[in-house]
Formats: sequence, structure tokens, C-alpha cells
Amino acid sequence: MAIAPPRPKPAPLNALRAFEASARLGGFSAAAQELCVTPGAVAQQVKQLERWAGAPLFIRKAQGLELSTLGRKVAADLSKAFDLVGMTSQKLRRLARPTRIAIAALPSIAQLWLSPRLPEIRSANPELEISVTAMEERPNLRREPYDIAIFFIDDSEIERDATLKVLARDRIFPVCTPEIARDLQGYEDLAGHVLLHDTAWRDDWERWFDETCPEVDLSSEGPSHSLYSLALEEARNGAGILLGHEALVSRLIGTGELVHPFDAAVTLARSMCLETSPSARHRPEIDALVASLSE
Amino acid sequence: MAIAPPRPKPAPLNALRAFEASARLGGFSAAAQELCVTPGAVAQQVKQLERWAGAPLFIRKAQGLELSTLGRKVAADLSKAFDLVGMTSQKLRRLARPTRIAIAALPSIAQLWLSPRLPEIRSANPELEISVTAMEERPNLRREPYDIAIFFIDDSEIERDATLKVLARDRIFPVCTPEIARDLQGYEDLAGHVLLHDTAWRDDWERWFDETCPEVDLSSEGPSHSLYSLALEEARNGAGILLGHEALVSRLIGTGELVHPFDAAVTLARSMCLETSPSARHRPEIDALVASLSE
DNA sequence: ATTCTAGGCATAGATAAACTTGGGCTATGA
DNA sequence: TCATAGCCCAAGTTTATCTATGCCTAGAAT
Repeated sequence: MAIAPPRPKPAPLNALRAFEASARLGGFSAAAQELCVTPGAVAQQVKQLERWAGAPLFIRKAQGLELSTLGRKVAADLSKAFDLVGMTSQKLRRLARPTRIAIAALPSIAQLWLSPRLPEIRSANPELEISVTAMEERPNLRREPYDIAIFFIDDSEIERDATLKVLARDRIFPVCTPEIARDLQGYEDLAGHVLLHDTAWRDDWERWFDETCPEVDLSSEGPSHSLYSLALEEARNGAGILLGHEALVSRLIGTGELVHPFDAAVTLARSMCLETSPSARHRPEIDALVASLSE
Repeated sequence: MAIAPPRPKPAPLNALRAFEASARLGGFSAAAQELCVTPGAVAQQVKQLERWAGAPLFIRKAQGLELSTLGRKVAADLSKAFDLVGMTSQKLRRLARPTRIAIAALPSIAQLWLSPRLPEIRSANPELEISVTAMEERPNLRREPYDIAIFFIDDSEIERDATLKVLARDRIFPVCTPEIARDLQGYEDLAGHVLLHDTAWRDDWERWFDETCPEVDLSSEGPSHSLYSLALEEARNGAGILLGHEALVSRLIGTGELVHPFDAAVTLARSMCLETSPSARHRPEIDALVASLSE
């Protein structure tokens, strides 16, 4: 009774995932970032799924997307399904090699905060294989294979998510070499120096001026670096004054290589937080590591 | 702070699915059949997943597979996750075009039982687009995009699954043209005629001999066809005697083209059953169709 | 108004993933 | 002792997926 199989195919898995990410994040570009591909690839996948289903899932607008009625009806279920897939695959990875621990962190945090603490942790737990991956955006720990993530997170989000562990509030203040600091008697003396910037935190200086000395007329112009650690290196070499984020500069202040010439500090509405993967909680290796990092 | 992304990749979805199917069905070959690929393809996918995880999921034995401890720990969760994915994608398909109904059936059932009933159903529900796909194996309705499946199913399984709806017990008895029937006075007269077979139901004749006339020495040799409907066509053309499955031959008996020369019938331990997709239940279109098919 | 920017669309070509094929190997059972 | 059912491996091929471009639209910023 053999028969050739022109059978209706099951839905393409990758297309479902692309749709789910687009629906959850509200756009192809955001989804593309999460999936590490270009927006065009995501758009194609979604279109493929629409062809399979026979009806559109999104209403395309010139500016971004909107879920169609149909899309809205299935997006939540799909998210739940892929959360389960993701968490199970992480469980698999962890059970396979429990001593392998992956940490995701902002590049600046990875280099300036985490890296100095790792040697001690590694020597205290020689059996652990700790890997650190630097990235700009906080990954979705329900999906991506990291056990721990360390990023700056807005307070509003911290309130909503009780599993986030605050490591330090984000306080900013100018830092420079002791030599430069000798020139700085008052805020107006800043005008004569180079103000170093980080591209991602471009308005740090403006923010600090506004909150500490709005009466002084100062320009926040200056060279900017795409890596905070580069800007910090420049400051350490005496190239100018950088707005330091407390958690990231305290080491260099401790060694005396940098000083903070003004007492005024601004506390931003966010904190450096440690997040653990839902599938990693209550694992002894992870708990111990989190405890070490929290001091 | 841009950074090149050599990020640890998430688990490959297709590999997860291949592993899940292999674990659930107990072998690469069975999984390959469900996924419509060759066993080698499944083996490669599973190996890829093992590389990703860093540990083996199966213990390979000369005869088939056995789940490793690790594999056993994640297989159940993965099945649940992919069930959810599959059911959601079916929900999507159905919501997109609610009047499109896909039926899967054994080729013989499709042609001999279902096909004669469809014209009436189609004219009673002209808005429905009913498609029929013939296949040898009962599909997994949690995964594959069919709304209804009609297959012969063993009684033991029917007891376990209350959602199966029995359409007819599987009763078998010889059938032939009225001309041939005139030659058949007793069981021993069968010896002089060609006995037609279906390859998939090769032992039907032996079974019937055993239960109705074990004392007569009859050979169950004879030509076999890979499609039951072909064998039936031969019988209708007077080429020999076929063991008829009641549900499949009753039409031709009704028209008088075939007769059953002996009263003796054997009831097999299985029935022709109708199964509905979990995601299709309680939909008016489906319920109405099921009711029509159940008479 | 004009320019700029962000986001989506379409296509072609390049890249990577998945699949098939064919040949080996090992136990089981007729 | 052979046949069978499974799995493994190595090419080689097909298919799917991704990138790269250029184009279009609607708000936002000059």
C-alpha cells in the first residue's frame, strides 16, 4: 500500500521562532538582534510562516509592525512553548557538564568589574570552567545559554522582577589623574580640559552638570570612545576627565591611579544587577558563584 | 562599546526535535519515519546536539538505542515543549483558515470508505475545503497538521485512549464475483482459485483459515498487491478471491458486484477508528464533520 | 519645506545546514 | 550460516537560510 508522500508539512520551526521573537519584541530588527541575524532574514522567515498558515500575522506599517488578530491569538502560546524549549535545552547543557558556567556581561562590566574578581573565584573553585561573554544587550536568559548575566538595569524593571540581585547603584562622578586634579579647584575649571565620553553613555556629562552645577555654563563636548574601558584607559593616561561609574572605576581609585576631584556624585535611576537563568537557580555551583560575586 | 559576537549559540531547534522524536519512539529509524527523512539524517542531528551539549544522549548498542541518564532527564520535558509548539502551530493554521480541514487516512480507507462519503458531505457543507492525505502510518496529531485521522487501531490502544472513536470493528471474510461464488460450495473449493493478498495484511488468509476451517488443508499462497484497493479491483474483475475487510468492501457488496460466498467471518482485535487532533476538538466545523462520518 | 532616520520590502548571490547515498559493522534469530 | 534490523561514517548534493543592496514610507529634526 505504499504511497508517495505529498503530505502537508508541519510548520517550519525556525520560522515559528522568528515570528515569536518578532511578536514579543515588537519588530523584525529587535528580533534579528536576539537571533543574531539580519532583519531581512527574520522578515523572510515570518513571511514563510504566513505562507504556510495562509494568512498574515502582522500588519505592516511604515513604522514598525502590529500584530494581526490572528497573530495576537497565537503569540503568547508560542512564547510559552519556546520558553519551555529554551529552558529544557539549558537544563540539558547544564546537566551534561555541571561545572561549566557561562556569564554574560556588558563589555565594561566584564573587563572592569568582573575580570578583577575572577582569579580569586577560579582559584577557590578550580573545578569550575567559567566563561565570560561580553555583549551590549541583556540576553533573554529563558532562551540563551548563559547562567548568569550582569548588566545595568533601570530601577523600574528591578521593581518588577524580584529575581534581579542589585550589586551596586549606578553613581557617576568625574575622575582623572591626580595631576589633572590639581588644576581643578571649581566646576568652572573643567572648561579647560578634555571631557572624555563613552558613546553608549553620551549624556552622562550633561546629566552630571544639570544635577551638580546647573549655574555654570559648561559644554559637554569631547572625544568619545565606543568602549568604556578605552575611555578609562585614556583617562588613566592623563588624556582628560571621564565621568566615572562608581562600580567600574573604584579599582583604579583604590590604587590611586585615578582620583575624583569633586565630591558631588549623581545617582542614576538604575543599578548594576546580577540575573540568574531560571534553569540555573538553586544549583549549588551557581549559588556559590553568585554569593562570591555579591561579596 | 561595540563588540564582535562569538556568543555561545542557542541549541539548534531541529536537532532538539530529532532527539525528541528518537527518544520518544526509541530509535533513529522510527524517528526518521515520523520526520520524513532518512535515519542517517536523524543520527547526524542527534550527534550535533550531543556535540552542543558536550555529552552523549544515547547509549548506542548494536541493536538500537538506549537513553543515557542525561537523555532520560530531558526527554520528557522536550516532548512536552514540542507538543506545545505543534499544537500552537496547528491552532495558528486553523484560526488562519477555519474552513480548511485536513484528513489523514490509510490509503485503502481513503479510497474505499472515505471517498464515497465525501461528495454528500461536501455538498452539505460547501464552505469546507476538505483535503485527504493517504499514508501508511497513523500520524502524531499533536505534531502533524491534520485535523482528523482514520486508521485501523488495535483494541489495546483503543482502551487506553478514550478520545478514539470506533467507526467499525475489523471483520474479515472472503469476497469475489458472483460468477466465482457459484463454484464455491465448501471451504475445500477455495483450493482451486487464486487467493488475492494485500502486502500489508499478508496473513489475513491464514488467520481466516485458522479460525474457520482449521481442519481443511489450504495453502494461503497467491499474488499480493501493495494497495488494497488494487487487490479489490482485481477481485471485482474476477481475478480471484480476496479477504475482504468489512468496512472496505461493503459498498461493492451492496451494489452486488461482489458477494461473500461463506457466512463465516473473523473479527480481528482492532477497529477502524476516527481520531481528532487535540487542537481541533470542540470546533463546530470539525464536530459536524465527525458526526457525518460516524453516520 | 527639506533632510535625516528608522523600519520594512524585494531580489540575487553567497553561505551554511540538512539530507541522501552507499558501504561497513554488530548482534539476533530463522 | 545467512538474512535482518539497526546504527555509523564519509562524500557529495540539494535545500534552506542569510547577507548585501537598493528602494520605499512616515515621522522627527532642521
